[in-house]
Amino acid sequence: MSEGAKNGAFPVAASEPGADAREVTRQRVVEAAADLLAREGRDAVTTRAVAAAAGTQPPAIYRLFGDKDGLLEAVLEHGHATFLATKHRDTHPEDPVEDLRTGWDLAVEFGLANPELYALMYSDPQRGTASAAFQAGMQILLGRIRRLAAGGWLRVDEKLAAALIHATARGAVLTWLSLPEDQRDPALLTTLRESMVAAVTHEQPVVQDAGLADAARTLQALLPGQTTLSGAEQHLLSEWLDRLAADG
Amino acid sequence: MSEGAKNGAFPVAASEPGADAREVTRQRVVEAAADLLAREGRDAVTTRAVAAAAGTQPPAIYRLFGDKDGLLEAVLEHGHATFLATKHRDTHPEDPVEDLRTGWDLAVEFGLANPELYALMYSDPQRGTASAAFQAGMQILLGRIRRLAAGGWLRVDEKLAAALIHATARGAVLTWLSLPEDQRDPALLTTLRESMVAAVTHEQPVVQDAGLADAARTLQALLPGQTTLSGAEQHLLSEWLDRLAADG
DNA sequence: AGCGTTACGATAACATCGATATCATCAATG
DNA sequence: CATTGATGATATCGATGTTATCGTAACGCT
Repeated sequence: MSEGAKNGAFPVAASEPGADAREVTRQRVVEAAADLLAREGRDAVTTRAVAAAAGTQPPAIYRLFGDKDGLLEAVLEHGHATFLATKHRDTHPEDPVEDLRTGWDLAVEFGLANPELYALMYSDPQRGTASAAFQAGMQILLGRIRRLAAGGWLRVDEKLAAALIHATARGAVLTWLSLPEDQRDPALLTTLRESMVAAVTHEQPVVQDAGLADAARTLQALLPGQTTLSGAEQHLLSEWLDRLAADG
Repeated sequence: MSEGAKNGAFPVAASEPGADAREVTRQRVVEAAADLLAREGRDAVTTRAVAAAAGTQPPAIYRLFGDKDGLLEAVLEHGHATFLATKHRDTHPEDPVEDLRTGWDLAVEFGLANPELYALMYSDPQRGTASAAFQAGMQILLGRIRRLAAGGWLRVDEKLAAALIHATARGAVLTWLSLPEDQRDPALLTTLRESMVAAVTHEQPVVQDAGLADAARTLQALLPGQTTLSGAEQHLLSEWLDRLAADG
């Protein structure tokens, strides 16, 4: 889409095969950069390394993308497009609230599957909003919100809803990725998602009333100050309370 | 604190004034870097620019911080410490839920007041978790959560609670900063905060007037329906709960 | 007091990176 | 066929992180 504009800036000499060749190498460079980004991280994506991996030279990157940021944006768009291509989009969901859930899950799943790409999109507060991939995702999101509003489900502004969905997903992905792998609790994602649904829609959250687990947690927190039980007893009790809290 | 360890690695020639001078220039460099970061952005923080602004030379940075990342981490810690110094911390809040709110607001406020610093801490998923400033903030957060648990308010794991609070704050700040100024709706922040509170806490404490004895009694009452512990385990647990309830 | 050690100021240098200049080559057009 | 413009290829420039090197001043030790 921005392709046409770029080529329109200067006359195109080659008619068809030329533009095709250009598009082919462009694709090759983008994929090489994406590969390098996913495999060796952001710092490994240098103009020289990308050029070498794509079998071309550094200046070609500037002829194709104008800038290194241009290359990164192309990589972003490519990653986003290929991810969306693997997912089918339901344009007429019967339950817009459930559609909101799957959309949120999709966005989060994209972040978890492409951490470096996601960091590139959403880490810098300034960048990203202008990127094509960001705008595409935002359009899909706005469509979902519009359907929610049409069904009378929306509890807040459409803009505020978009911001809330975006913020929860962003926080979910970045926090999940920053946790060591053995501390990643899937409940973080589902809880954040349901919080988001409750904040955005009129659907009442399924509130589980206080139970055994909560009581166990409370006692656990109060345990350190206690003097009734011996150290060994307290240790074992602590383990049991953990189990009770976990299975609640 | 890490200062002593560093100097302990090699014999210290200068007794006191030497170490003082070192600390003084260190402080000057950190402040120059922080100033540069806040005023001209992350890219403006180069070793040469920082050295020039601090009235010293690039190699001094490496003698003081070992690395540019070391400098940035020092800047982080400095920013975080000075921010926390302006706020008073209530170690014995009467309402732990309200304390949770103010803590969340504080974290978000820090992010909004120091966007570049915050991006440095929390934008990159990898970094940050090891930083001293991050650990300090996490300790404060865990204290708040512990008090919630002790009051019987906690609806989820302490670890999950920490992750939820962190994720919502992170999403709130980064999303807020990425919005154009005329589209920033304060309701985004309050709604996210209340969502977080609803996800983390009960509307009413599980244990009223939370004392150890009350918590023990509550758990005792809920025990019969449980299937996690074996009969023998439950029997012994029951005895201990009796003792805890009696001695409270 | 004199000596060795250590840290620090200052300059230069090296490797790498983003970005550009330059030139030869090659395909397509009139 | 001559011209034009894009592309492969190499060299280069400015900037940046980092290190080496040197001279000097301060400190502890004999």
